[in-house]
Amino acid sequence: MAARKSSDNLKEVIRDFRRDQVIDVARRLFGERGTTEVSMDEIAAEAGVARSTVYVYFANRDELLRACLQRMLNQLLESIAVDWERDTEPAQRLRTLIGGMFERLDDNPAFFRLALVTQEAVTQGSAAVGSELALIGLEIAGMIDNLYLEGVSSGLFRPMEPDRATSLIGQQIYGAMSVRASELIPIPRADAAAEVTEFILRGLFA
Amino acid sequence: MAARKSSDNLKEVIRDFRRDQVIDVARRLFGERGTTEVSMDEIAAEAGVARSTVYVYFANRDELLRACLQRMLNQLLESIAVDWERDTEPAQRLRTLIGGMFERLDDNPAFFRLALVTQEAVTQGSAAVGSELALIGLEIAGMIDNLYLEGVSSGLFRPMEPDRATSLIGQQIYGAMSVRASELIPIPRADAAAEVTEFILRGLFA
DNA sequence: AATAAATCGGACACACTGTCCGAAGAATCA
DNA sequence: TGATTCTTCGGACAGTGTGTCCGATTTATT
Repeated sequence: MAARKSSDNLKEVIRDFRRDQVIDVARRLFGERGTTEVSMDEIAAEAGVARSTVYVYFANRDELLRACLQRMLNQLLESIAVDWERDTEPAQRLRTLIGGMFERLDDNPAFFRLALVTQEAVTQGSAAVGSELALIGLEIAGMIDNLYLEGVSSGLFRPMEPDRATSLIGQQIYGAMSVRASELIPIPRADAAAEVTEFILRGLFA
Repeated sequence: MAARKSSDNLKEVIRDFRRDQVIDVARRLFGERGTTEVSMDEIAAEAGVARSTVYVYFANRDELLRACLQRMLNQLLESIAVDWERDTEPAQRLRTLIGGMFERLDDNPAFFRLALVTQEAVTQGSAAVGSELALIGLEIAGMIDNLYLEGVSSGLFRPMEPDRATSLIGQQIYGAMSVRASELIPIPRADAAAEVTEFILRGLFA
């Protein structure tokens, strides 16, 4: 039984590995040329598998795209989680949150841009995702909500309707990411993050 | 000669009329079901013309989409221009600018969402559009720039690098539009506009 | 009525999607 | 080792959409 189980696990690992392999290729190609301009043939060829094999892993094109975006979001959340736990002061948390997102964005702007652009199509598939701050993801909306409330209770931020405050902060971040993603030569990350953060903080301070 | 000219003009009018007819149908369908989910057949049928006729007016699918977006942007600019000329005080200008954009957005959220989402794909075709604030369009970026500079010279706004100030304002507006466009039941327009405006103003005040 | 232009409708080649299946290969088990 | 099971391969397939083309038909102009 133990052998059987480990065998199954190994298979799952291999399966996941290949899956990720395809996802990585797809993500790159989608980012380079846009979702509609890349055929399943190309993705399969570039990933070194048969086209029919891709369909073993992903039911269809949409699901592959969904997987690409899901993967990106996960990486984003992972990379932010560390800094998030380290800082507890609200203003600093906002700073590192924005810095972390920019960092991730700079890592793969092409696909990030695509993600921002494609969000609609993807979220309409999964009913769990609300419309507000759909892109940035509910987790990040939660983080923003959290840091805002802390800021209010410590007297740093002025009190507002929490949902609205979260929305305003998220809007600014969303906009900043969108703009940065489509800039050919974005300004230095640290500067951009500081600038956006200070602007938001001005809007929040008591 | 005069007759010939008027004849040509009439033809142009008819041509433009039919063109717009197709654009309106396409815009509706694209908005309802997304760009990739609507065939040229459907658009032609719905517009009451033959498919081959559509190809007389638009070289291909992309160009039709481009025309749809162009039309929307034009309508947006037109609807804003009036208010813009009426107000001269910077804070008030910002208010009416944002209000005007929200108004236009509420008018056809589905396609507006699509426009926000599709912007990338479209602007990459026309080299004239810069990366910064690509969506909102250079004209609107110019308006923002203008009102910011006026605000600074009247001592209302604190001095910053004008490009950065414009970018920050634009980002917030862009984000607010994106979020509003994807909300099922957006909060009342006046409230939303006021809220966003105040938030931005707080970031700008001296 | 004659002429010119726009539209129609359908045929065409081409490309891509998603499905299917038998053959070949690799890993696992007895 | 040989038998079994799982995965991948490669190609065939129907279905759908795109963009092009052209002769026939309608509509406007003179």
